[in-house]
Amino acid sequence: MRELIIPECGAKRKLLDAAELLFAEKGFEAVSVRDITQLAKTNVAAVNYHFGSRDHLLTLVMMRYMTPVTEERLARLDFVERKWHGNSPPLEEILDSLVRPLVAQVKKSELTERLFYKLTGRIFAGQADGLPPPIEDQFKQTSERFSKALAKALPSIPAEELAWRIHFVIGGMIHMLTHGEIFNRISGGASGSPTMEVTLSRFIRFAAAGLRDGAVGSIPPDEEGPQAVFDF
Amino acid sequence: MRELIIPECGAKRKLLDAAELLFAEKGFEAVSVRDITQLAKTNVAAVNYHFGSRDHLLTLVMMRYMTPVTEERLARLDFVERKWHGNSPPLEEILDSLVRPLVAQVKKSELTERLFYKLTGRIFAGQADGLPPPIEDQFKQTSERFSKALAKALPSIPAEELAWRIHFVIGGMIHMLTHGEIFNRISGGASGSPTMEVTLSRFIRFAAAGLRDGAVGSIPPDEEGPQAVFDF
DNA sequence: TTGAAATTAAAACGTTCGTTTGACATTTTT
DNA sequence: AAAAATGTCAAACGAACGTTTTAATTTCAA
Repeated sequence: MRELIIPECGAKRKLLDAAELLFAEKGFEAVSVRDITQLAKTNVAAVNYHFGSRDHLLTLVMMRYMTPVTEERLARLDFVERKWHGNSPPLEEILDSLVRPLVAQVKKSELTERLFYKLTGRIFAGQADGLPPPIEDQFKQTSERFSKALAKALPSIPAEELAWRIHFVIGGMIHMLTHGEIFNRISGGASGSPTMEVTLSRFIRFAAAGLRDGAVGSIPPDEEGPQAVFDF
Repeated sequence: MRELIIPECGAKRKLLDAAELLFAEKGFEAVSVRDITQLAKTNVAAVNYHFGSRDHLLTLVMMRYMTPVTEERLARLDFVERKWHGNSPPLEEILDSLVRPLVAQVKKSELTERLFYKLTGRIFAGQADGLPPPIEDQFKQTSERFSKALAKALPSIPAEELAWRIHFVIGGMIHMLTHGEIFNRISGGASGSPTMEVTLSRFIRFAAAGLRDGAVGSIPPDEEGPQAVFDF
């Protein structure tokens, strides 16, 4: 009755680590408990002994990633809103509060940057129903909170129109997470490692422009560069 | 040896129809051959007899949807580019060529609008690898063709930056298709049935603004409306 | 009508899945 | 040290999967 030093330090921890790595790499449904227990070098029965079921283990893996992200998202939004006390923060700061926690959280993880984002993307990509209730709750909480903030920042946009634009933004974010590796492989040649940091600022500018639906921009000179294949 | 009147009019057709309906409803991996043959009211062996394998049937279902879409996409882009003979067409017309074929194709289908888009979204959502080679070829073809057109329309944007923005746009499109039903259920109250038509124009405006990364827009009055839950 | 080809039907194949069992080992408590 | 709780292990369970087999049936040209 003293499991307070470290929450899980034995086989339980090994299983969680192995599971999250495999879930990120292959997807939630493509990983069997035998895959997990083999990587964790435990017995097949270990998953059901320690976690009750495969589903519960999957929920815990998701929670371990989503909970800190959700908390930091809400905290950051609180912060920027207090900073602008009463007035609505700039769109970019709201969006930054939404996506930066993903970057901030990756460093606490023992996973590769690539695997981390892939795992997060997989969580988001799962339709709202079919997700574990606690995860769904976090989505709902974040959704309501940020929707209100965005509506306040863009008061000229009708609610239904704004809802759709937010929908598109979320889609772009998920796609960035799940399929972003392809691009970082192509583009990230010369510069250092924090490729995701610049990708995020790219995304924030894109999303802000799309949400605002600004006027037509300028159309200057030409250039040639790398080619990538999209899943059009 | 006269199977030319209608390509597949017996059990083969019934199986394709049942398969596409179930794939749209539940996802590609959540549907078993027994589910399909049960809905088609045929024997379990019918799938392997007529199509060789479950995978091949899945490929055919995908092809039946993607091929016309791909062809119309390329044809429309050809058309608008010829219309502007030499000069680059407006961004909105390029994007329209990309997404409108989805709307145009839904009417030829016997599926519900909702199911059609869901199925299409599922095809897109599957990462490029892991898709049947013919589908992947179509994606690659469309990708290269539209990437060039967009690069020509936005010559001021560096290639790498543009690649990311296109990436975000595609993500928004996929999300619109796969999760769009939730919104049409909430918002589509008073007006008629062609809800997807207005959603597409919404998406085109959003995508164009995001791609251009225009200047900051205006910030007029307030309003209150429906609430939706995003998978943030 | 007859005989070859195409289709359907019932049953089973071999695998893999998540989960459970029961014996054994380890650790902790009394 | 004895007893009780906790964890590990090999083995097997029943269910579901895609696929194959084998025989019966239908189709249809000769």
